[in-house]
Amino acid sequence: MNLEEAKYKFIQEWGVLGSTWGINRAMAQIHAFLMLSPESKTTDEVMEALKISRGNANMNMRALIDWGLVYKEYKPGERKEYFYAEKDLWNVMKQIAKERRKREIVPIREVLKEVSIAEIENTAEGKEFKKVTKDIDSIISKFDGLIEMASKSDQNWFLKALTKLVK
Amino acid sequence: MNLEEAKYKFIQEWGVLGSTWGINRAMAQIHAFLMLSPESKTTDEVMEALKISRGNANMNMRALIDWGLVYKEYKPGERKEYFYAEKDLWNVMKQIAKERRKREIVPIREVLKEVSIAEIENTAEGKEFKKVTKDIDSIISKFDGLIEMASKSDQNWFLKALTKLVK
DNA sequence: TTTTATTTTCAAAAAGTTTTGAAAGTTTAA
DNA sequence: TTAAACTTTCAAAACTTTTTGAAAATAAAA
Repeated sequence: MNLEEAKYKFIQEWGVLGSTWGINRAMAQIHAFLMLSPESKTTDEVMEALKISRGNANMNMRALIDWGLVYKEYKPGERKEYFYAEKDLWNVMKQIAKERRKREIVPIREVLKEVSIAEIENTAEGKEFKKVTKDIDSIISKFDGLIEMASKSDQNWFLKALTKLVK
Repeated sequence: MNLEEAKYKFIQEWGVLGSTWGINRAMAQIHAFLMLSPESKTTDEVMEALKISRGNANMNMRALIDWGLVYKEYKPGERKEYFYAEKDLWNVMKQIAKERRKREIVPIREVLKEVSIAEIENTAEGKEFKKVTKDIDSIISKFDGLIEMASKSDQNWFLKALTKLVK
């Protein structure tokens, strides 16, 4: 396998992975392509490399910027915009966790909070409802706290601790 | 808000959450409905409660059984099958993590392994490729280890260890 | 055996998501 | 100004996923 083939393989798989992570295929592939590139790239280069339309490239690049996974750069004397990726996977994961927390954890916690103050009858059904939702809230709040803390902690320290724990 | 409204709200939101977790809406709603119920339920009850077709209910219930999130039960003297959910959220999360590990982490790690033995030229491009993929592999393997460990460990132990780690 | 109850399958329809491409908008340079 | 270079938008097309519902398969009862 040479560099081109390896790049292709990685970009494809990152696309598949992304689509199970709330990041659509093109978006993930653009991110992979930019991560692998030592230089920032233009929209045209992205279109050419991934064989996607201008609209697609533009929309997904802006979504990536929104997610904090890609940055824009202007080169002096040039009119085109250049794009480069966040390459530190720790930061990538932190960004994704932050986004997903906002989109997933916050809403379910809101619903859990709302239903926790509902007037629930004291039947078997009502009791089960209270028990299950309370349990879920307790575990979700732990993970929520964990994510918040992890996103504040220093990468090396965290990864070292993780390594120790996992070994 | 009364029990019916609270149940409805929770089921809807669990459906939304599920669909960002590789579990489709109907599947997640069936799971929520069964979690909230103190008694096991038949296919007809699920169809009726969620207003979905028999085929949909059947397919998704079997998918839930595959994922280890729902179990079948036969009642003596009855011909119908009854279904009930795994209610311990820790077990639910472990099961989901296991499934997702198989579907997501294993394939990307395989690709990373393949490209790591590729013959990569010693250009700026080649060096960047090696660096980025190596970094990604290192962090993914740590999380992979974490998931493997979590799925073997007891809830309290794991959450305590993790909490300590992050604090 | 035949009938009835129940579950499973799967092709087609519906719904949802992503992509395209061309037109509109914006910015810079001449 | 006007023209050229570039970016953004968005309706329609392509593609993907989910859902339906009726027919086929299976299992139990009569």
